[in-house]
Amino acid sequence: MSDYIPSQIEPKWQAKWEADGLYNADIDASKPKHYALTMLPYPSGDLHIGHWYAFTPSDAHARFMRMNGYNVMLPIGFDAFGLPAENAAIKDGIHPMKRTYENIGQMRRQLRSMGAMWDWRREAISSNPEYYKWTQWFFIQLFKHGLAYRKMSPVDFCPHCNTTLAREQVWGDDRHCERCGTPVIKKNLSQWFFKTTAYAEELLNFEGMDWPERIKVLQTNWIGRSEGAEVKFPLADQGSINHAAETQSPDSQSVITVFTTRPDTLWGVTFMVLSPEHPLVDKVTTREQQADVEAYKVQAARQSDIDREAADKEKTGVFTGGYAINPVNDEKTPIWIADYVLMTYGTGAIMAVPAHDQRDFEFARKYGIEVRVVIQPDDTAPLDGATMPASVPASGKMVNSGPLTGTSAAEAFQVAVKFITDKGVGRGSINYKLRDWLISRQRYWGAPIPMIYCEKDGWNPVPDTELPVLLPEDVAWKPTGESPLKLHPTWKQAKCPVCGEPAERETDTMDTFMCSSWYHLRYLSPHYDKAPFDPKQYDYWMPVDTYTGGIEHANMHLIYTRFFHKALRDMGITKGPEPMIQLRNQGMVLGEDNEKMSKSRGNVVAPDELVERYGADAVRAFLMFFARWELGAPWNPSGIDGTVRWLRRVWTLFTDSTQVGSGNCSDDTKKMLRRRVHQMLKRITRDFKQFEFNTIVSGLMELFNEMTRANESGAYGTPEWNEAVDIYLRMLAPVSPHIAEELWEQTGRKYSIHDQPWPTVDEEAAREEEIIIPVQINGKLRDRVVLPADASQEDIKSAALASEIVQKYLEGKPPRKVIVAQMRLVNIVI
RNA sequence: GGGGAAGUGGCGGAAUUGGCAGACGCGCAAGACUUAGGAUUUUGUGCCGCGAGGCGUACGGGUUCAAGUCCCGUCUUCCCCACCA
Repeated sequence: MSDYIPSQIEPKWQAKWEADGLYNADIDASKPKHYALTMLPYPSGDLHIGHWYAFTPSDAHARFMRMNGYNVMLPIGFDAFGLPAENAAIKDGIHPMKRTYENIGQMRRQLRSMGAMWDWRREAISSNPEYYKWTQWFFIQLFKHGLAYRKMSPVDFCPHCNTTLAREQVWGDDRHCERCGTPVIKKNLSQWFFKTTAYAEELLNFEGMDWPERIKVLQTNWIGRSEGAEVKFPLADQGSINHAAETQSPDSQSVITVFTTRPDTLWGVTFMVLSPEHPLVDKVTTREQQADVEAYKVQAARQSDIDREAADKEKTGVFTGGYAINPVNDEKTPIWIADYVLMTYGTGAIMAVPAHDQRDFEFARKYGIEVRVVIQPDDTAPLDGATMPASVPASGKMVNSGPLTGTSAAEAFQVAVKFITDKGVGRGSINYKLRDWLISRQRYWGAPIPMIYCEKDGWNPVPDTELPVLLPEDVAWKPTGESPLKLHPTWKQAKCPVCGEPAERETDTMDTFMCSSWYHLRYLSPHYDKAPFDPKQYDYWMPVDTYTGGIEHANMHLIYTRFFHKALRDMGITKGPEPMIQLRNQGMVLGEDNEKMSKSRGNVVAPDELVERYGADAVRAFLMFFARWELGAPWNPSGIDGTVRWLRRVWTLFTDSTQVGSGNCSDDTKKMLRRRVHQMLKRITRDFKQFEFNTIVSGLMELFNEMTRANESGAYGTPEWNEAVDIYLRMLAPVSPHIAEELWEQTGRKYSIHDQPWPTVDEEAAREEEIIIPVQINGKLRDRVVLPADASQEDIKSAALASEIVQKYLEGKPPRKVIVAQMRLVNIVI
């Protein structure tokens, strides 16, 4: 017998598996396929314990599927473009490419040390030209199909990173940059967008998707569908009230279009509010108000700074001096601007109904604007706009509302929509919170946007034959607010694909979420050069059967990749409604201090040290054991000792026959051993299917304890013992693959355990012969009775009543009621 | 403000459908083996109580023979989003 020394067995088996191509995933029509995908890491340099927490159970589950007869593909790659590499370049002068590929080398080594069943031949790196060639190609496809467009738009801008951010990338109460934490400001730039909103409705449909309910709810709320109406408010000339003519034929320069979810309250409008960035602000602002409006616009653009210093969240705004005409009653309505109205939601303009909307109410009270009641609740005294202390939500009858007066609140919405439609001043409309996806980044380390601008022919895609548009390596890292590519002396010079005259390349690069929207397709054939993927591989492997990753991607990556798939499907490139059938999310491993792990907090746990000290098998098992996977937990460094002890004991029990008084063993012991083995097999099989990894490991520990007891009763060496070892090692194999392989060999079994089928439950062996029925009196446990497993409910009842303890409690009187709950429990009411 | 998740021993966590609360592990205590123990091993370990027994799943109610689990209300923590019209 030898000691269990992980550092000796783990590299040995990793090398052998690699040499044998044990985990190579190739098309095999004779087997059902299983595409297991884990969100690919960003090559930050060092593998984090969080990576292991994500990867290890995903690997174990993939291994479980493999043992269940599936042809499993588990690929790995790197989401290699991104800002950190560029920031490091600005800071340290190290080229992002050099840094990124060095980091990938380091992380590859770390990843290999965990013994996962990745097929490294399928590795894909998004910053490789052979990869981003196709990212660019997809951009062009989206452009050609009308899903990519350019617009000037107020965007969030990070003054530190000198780059725009998607709305989804702005974090926190202080609206700071996701990457660097700097509060963002707004800036107007002309940029590329994808029309994600074109798929908003379809993205709300999760039919046939085995995704956590939580994620579906998060995405549904993020997409944020709401039904309402668009209503046109023509501008009023200064000092003029009657604009009936304009109401009939408004043009976009003289009309404010609002989106409202409450068209029924149109008669209660007493003011309007534009977003400070709204294009009509300058037009409606009077000379007298100009200074105030300009000052407010500046303040709104720096909203984050102000928010930070503001003690309360009181609404602020400024009157523009301008008026619009309420089209339902031709009333002159003052136009304000306020930063609580967002240019990026709805139309960037609202009608305000202070009597029935709390935000509008607070604003009106603060600035002394009229509050006009148009809904009178059935059960209160008549409301008075001048004195009411708060807005009143709708329920009751319309009052003071022209032709709608008297309509019940329930019908008012439909009646109002019909009224404005008939009058030609608006229409019913559906609005989404979801915005189109801002793709442009004024950065170097990303895939160049493959577009060329010509004075004569406008924007045109780079011809497919000239892809990829390579990133130049000789650039300067000046954070000037411009893309480094723009400052390159020659790179941007191009020929117009239409007329051949000198033209200019797009110098922005793409959001890296673009790269990660289709990496699951590149894994299919990472070196294929005729298309983004080999159709033969696609037809066999897609869709992804199991996708694992963090919940933090619910509203970004997981929406983008669904959008991407659907857009490509409509172009005939992909097939089926969704890219990923089953999704499972893991929680987060926090630091010991219960805070998110980060270098700045100094609470990062380095997996390399753990592997060195305890071995990958123990670290893997512990990561599965120490928390419920989908919840995560703070790192608990002492708990790992228990896992190490367990593996060491398994090693000793399975390899050391000297400690055993083998030979004599009762039939009862053997029977009991088989029963426990098959019961546990049943439990662990169920837990694997349900991604409940912590109980898989605790189950293995429990069964080990049973086996230890059986060993003490002399079970070693019996056929039942050998079966137990056989099944035990197979169940251990997905969790701790190295020690399982080693013990498999040492117990004289044939390489490789990872080619073995998952064991089958022997239901007969698992069946209990006796059942122990708890007996409660008035709901309190008082006794237990033991009966044969095939006892009837009547048998259970009489056995319970016969119990001495029960008799004592009954004091000779009959029980009031006896409940026999299936074969589970008896409750006697006295 | 909106949405989501959660609250069980000293700690991480178990508990199939409403049916024995605390599996498994850590830690701790006592013993064994040791020159030694941050090794190994045995036993014990929810709380109160000498005991019979009582009390216990954030808090307060409710439904039920029976509630960690279901219902109503409250509090706390974490996450996501946010003047969303």
